[in-house]
Order: sequence, then structure tokens, then C-alpha cells
Amino acid sequence: MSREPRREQLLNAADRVIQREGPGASMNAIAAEAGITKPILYRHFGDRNGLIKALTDRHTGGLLAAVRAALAEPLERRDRVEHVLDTYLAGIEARPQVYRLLTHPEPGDPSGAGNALAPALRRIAEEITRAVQSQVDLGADRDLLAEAWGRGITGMVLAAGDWWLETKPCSRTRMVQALADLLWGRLAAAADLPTAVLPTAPAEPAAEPPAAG
Amino acid sequence: MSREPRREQLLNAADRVIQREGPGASMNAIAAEAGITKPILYRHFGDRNGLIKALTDRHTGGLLAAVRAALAEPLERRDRVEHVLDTYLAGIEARPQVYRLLTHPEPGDPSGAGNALAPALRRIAEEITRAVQSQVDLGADRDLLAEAWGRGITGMVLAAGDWWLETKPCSRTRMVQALADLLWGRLAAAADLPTAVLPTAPAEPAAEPPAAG
DNA sequence: ACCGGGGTGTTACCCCAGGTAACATCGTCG
DNA sequence: CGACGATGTTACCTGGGGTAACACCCCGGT
Repeated sequence: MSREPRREQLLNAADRVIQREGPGASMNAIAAEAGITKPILYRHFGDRNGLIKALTDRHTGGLLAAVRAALAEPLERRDRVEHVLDTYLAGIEARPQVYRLLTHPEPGDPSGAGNALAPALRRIAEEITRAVQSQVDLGADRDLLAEAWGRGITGMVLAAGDWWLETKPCSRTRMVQALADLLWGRLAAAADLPTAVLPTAPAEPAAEPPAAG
Repeated sequence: MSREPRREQLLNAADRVIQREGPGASMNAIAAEAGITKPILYRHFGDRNGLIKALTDRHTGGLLAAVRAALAEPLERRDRVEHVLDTYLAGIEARPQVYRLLTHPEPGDPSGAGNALAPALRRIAEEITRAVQSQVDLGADRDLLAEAWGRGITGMVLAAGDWWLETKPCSRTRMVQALADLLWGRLAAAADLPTAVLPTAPAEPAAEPPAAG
């Protein structure tokens, strides 16, 4: 049996174990699921990051292609945006554990640390950026706005999507509406509430640390 | 010396080490920085999560109070939103490592795993939700919209802020404008670009995994 | 028939990080 | 003085990532 098919089998096993235990499953567990021992995994994938990367690469394609297709749909802009949102939410709804892996991949690699967006999401953000750049007339600021918005929208959908997936407070279509409304400036357009006084807590002082900078 | 002051000293040491090495600094390193050994840390904080929690609690107050104050500012809504955005960006700009700790706290705890928003950010999201609920007239959907938007806006600012902090593509005020514009529906309002044909890649097929939930 | 290479797999080990047990010390309060 | 509550220590356990060394199996070339 040549390398490739074996690799696929191992990836399938890893998929199963992560489906069951979530990301952060141990290499031992994955090896056991595949009916083998660790060194073989390391032979095929180098290290844990290699395995995770192979795994995410496999799954990223689907989500990314779906989002890309949605972004290219010949619809009214609002409908297109809703279509993209719905595509993403449908994706994370269909296979929560898999998309948890894509979206929250257990850092591990301290190199590019501090990124809110996992690689797969960064690619989605780039896709959005490109779409905005090529479809929307934003004047001189187009590059900056498109990049900032790409990241921002992705982060927005990520956080809101996570919450929705956890608490399922409403149907998917309603959630899509809520997010599209936000992007459509409904927050800006809505009227002030008459009782605009704020009954929140009185803002504790909060201690500051010594060394800063 | 009674418990509390010692605790503060230890937290200060932990602060210093995290400032230097980022989150994920080892307990050994922190203990060494404090001039002591591990068991003492564990006596004071139980486990690593306890330490991290104590640390984040200490810092969360400042950011949270600042955001809360900004949300309560008696300004025109657009100005208030900009003020909140600026407050957050100024915070992460002033002490990157500290806010990296608040916003990307090395999961570790697999209990409530899968959350895009760290505890500190979740509290900010709640603050936004409350502000929206009490200030904006959104009709019957107000609760759902306020919650979804709170999470969404927080995630948006998190992702966009991370990117901005890393690449510093523009001034803070410009970034604030970009995000406020997004929230104000500029994406929706802008005209279509004439050349609305998409020259993106032809969407590779993408393999699907065997087991799916 | 033989041997070598590239695949399969194994056991046993290293390192390091989180976490704990057991023990020694110092100062204060009754 | 003795007890208590804090300080601190060394030495250890567990478990996960990662590796070294070794063994098998098959197939193709000489």
C-alpha cells in the first residue's frame, strides 16, 4: 500500500477521534483509534501541527468553496450577504466538531500566536476582502476598508455563530436576518429609546498593574 | 505577611513574565520570576486556570470599566460607538501582551471549550447587549437582536483589532472610522462597482470526510 | 535464490509542563 | 511554650509531544 491511501486512513481515524473528543485529542488517542502507535503518525505528518494542518486542509476546501460560491452568487447585495451568512451557519451547524477544529484549532504553534482568526477563517476573511474590493465601490479607502471589513465580518460571524450554535436561541434564518440587519446599519437607523438613562452598575475603580508598556 | 499582599506580589511576577513571554508562560517560569517554586503558586491559585483567572480578573476591570463608561457617554449614537471602538483599540494598543492574555487565554480548560469569546470579552459583549437593549428601539426582536449583536460586534472588533494591532495598516482613528462605517451600513449603501465580474479562482472541488454528524 | 529498499509496525525511551506529597522553617498569638 | 498559619523546600507522579532503535513484509532487480 503506497503512502497516500494510508495517509487517508489515518486522517479518517483522526477525524473520528476529533469528532468524538473535540480538538485537543491526544496523538495517542488518534493512533489508538487508527489501531496503531504514535511513531507512525509522526512518520506521516511530522508533528501534531502537521496532522492538524492536513486535517484542516481537508475540510477547509468545502467551507471555503461554499463561501466563495455564495459570494459570487448573482443576487441583490443583501440577498448575497444573507446567502453567505447562511452558508457559514449551515456549515458549522452540520458538523460542529469539525468546524470547531477549523475555527478554534488549539494554538499549539506559538509562532503566529495572538491571532483571533484561525487559518481557515483567515482565508475566508481574504475571500470576503476580495469580494468587497471587486464588487463594491468604496472610493479611495477601498483597500483599507475591504481588509478591515473582511476581518471584522469574519470575526463577527465567528463569535455570533459560536453563540448561536451553543444556545440555539432562534432558527438559522432568523439569525441570518439578525446579522444582516447589523451589517445593514439597523443599529444606526433605529430610534433612541425614550428612557435613555442607564441603570448599569456604577463602574468599579479597577486596579492597575505595576509594570506596563 | 498575610495572604493578600503575597498574592499581589505573585500576580505582579506573573504579569511581568507574561508581558515578556506572552500567555502560555510556564508555571515554573512564573515561580522563578517570583523567586520561589511551583507549589507556592499552586497553594495560592489552585491550578493554572486559577492563576490565569486571577490575572485576567485584575486586568478585566480596567478594560470593562472603560468600555462601560464609553457606552454610557452622552453623545450622538455614532460618536458614542466610535468612542467605544476607540476605547477598545486604545486598550489593546497600550498593553498588547496583557490584552492578548485577556482575549486569547490559551484554552486549557476543556469544559466550556469552543467559545470564540474569552471570559473578558464575553463580559464586554454582555455590556454591549445591555446598552443596546436599554438605548435602542428595536421593536419585538430587541432581546434576540441585542444578544446577537453584542456577540457579533465584540467578535468583529476582536478580529479586526487583532489584525490592526499586528499590521498597523493605519492610524487608530482611521480604523475606528472603518469599523463604525461598517456598523453604519456603508457596505449596504455603497454603489456596485461597474466591473462586477469576479476573477477569483475557479473553486476547487474539495474532498469530503467519511463520517459526518 | 538472494538481497536491498520502502513501506509496515513495535517497544522503550526522552523532555517538559501541570500538579502533588511530604517535610522543614519562621513568626505570632494564646 | 505550643499551636497555628503562613513561608518555603525537594522529590516525585502523570500525561502528552516527540524520537531512536529495532523488526517485519513484500516486491522488484540481479
